[in-house]
Amino acid sequence: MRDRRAERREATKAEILDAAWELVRAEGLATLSLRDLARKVGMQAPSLYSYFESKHAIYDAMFLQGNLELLRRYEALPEFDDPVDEFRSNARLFVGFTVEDPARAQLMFMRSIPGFEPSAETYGVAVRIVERGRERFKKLGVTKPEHFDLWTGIVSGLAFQQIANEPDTERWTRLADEAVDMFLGHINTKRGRAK
Amino acid sequence: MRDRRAERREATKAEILDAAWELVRAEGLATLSLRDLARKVGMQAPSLYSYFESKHAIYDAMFLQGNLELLRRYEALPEFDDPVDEFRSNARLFVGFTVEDPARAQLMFMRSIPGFEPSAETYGVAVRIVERGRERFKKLGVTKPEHFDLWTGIVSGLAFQQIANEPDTERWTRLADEAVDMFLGHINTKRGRAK
DNA sequence: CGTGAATCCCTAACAGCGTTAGGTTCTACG
DNA sequence: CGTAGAACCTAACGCTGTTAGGGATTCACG
Repeated sequence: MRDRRAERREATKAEILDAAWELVRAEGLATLSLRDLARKVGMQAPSLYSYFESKHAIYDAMFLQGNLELLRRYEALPEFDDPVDEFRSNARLFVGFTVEDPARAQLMFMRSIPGFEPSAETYGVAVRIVERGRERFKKLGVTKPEHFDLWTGIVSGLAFQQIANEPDTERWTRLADEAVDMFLGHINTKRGRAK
Repeated sequence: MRDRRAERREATKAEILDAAWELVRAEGLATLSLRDLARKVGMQAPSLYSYFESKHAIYDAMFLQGNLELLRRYEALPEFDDPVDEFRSNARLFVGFTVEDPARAQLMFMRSIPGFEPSAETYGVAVRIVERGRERFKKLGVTKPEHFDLWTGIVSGLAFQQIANEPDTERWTRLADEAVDMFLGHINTKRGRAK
């Protein structure tokens, strides 16, 4: 039989998280206050503690949601005949994910909440995302680990640069595509020389 | 005649900022509290307000110091015969600057203090640093503005990646050098094709 | 030298924060 | 219908940045 209580509880948790995302998107990540959040869902601040054990736990749940969403998108990427297309779509996916919600990116990729450390579960998903990328890279023939670091550095660098200034989609896609060309050009040259 | 009062005042301001840097390096950027800071210089918290009009003003002064230091280092770079060396030393300078004091980098390059906006003066120095880079780029034959953005994206991306993990100097210098090779290879290829 | 002004630093306090303690109201099941 | 427990409340604690206002020290000047 359905546990209606548990269902309602989960629904309320989801409602709190939705409200938190809204506030965070509107007012900024670190500006989020439990009293504001509680008011938005029609509660008093301490009542939130029956759903989350702390403010950090809320951030953690949001972090987890963000990671799951990002992983989902990576896994939803179509298969490409040309590896160049795969690199391109990967880069665009990440920069797009960052630009479309800078507060989320700040939570997930910059360590901008003072004492916050993600839980093991949340961290696990983040690791899975990176591992997935590493594996795809291997299958595409990029085997040196430094090249993966170079890649993540470039892509995240472009992403953060975009949210630092006012991001312009047409502009950053062009930049991202050029970065991909640059990167692939580089590793192909090295392969060429190695032969 | 010397204005002893003004001198003492400036000395105290400097002392406060030094203490702030120490606390920030030890405990983190956002963890800095005025009461802790005041205690470290032997005052009560409200007394700080006769030297800085707010906590943000302290961050701003630190931001300014950081920018002046970075500009100073850029200007202290020796002239190189080979442009490759100039790119290399530029990249190493920035990543090194970031890695040696992550809290400072967080203050200067990531927007991690909630309501903080740099003053016009502070912002001006930051702009001068970027402009200086742009000019050097032009003189070295890199004229397309997108290529400058690509460059700053790559370099800052690598820098932030390093402070996110535990930075290893030997490792990041290698990565930075390879990134420079990649970047120069890319723009040279494009120039070659264009001819 | 004495005096007025300016500077320096203090205590007390306010509103907001995350959080804890403890109590009340509602709800769903035996 | 009675009762266990979930859901939510109010009050309060210690922290934060910040303001108000007062006492002590220091300096320049008549």
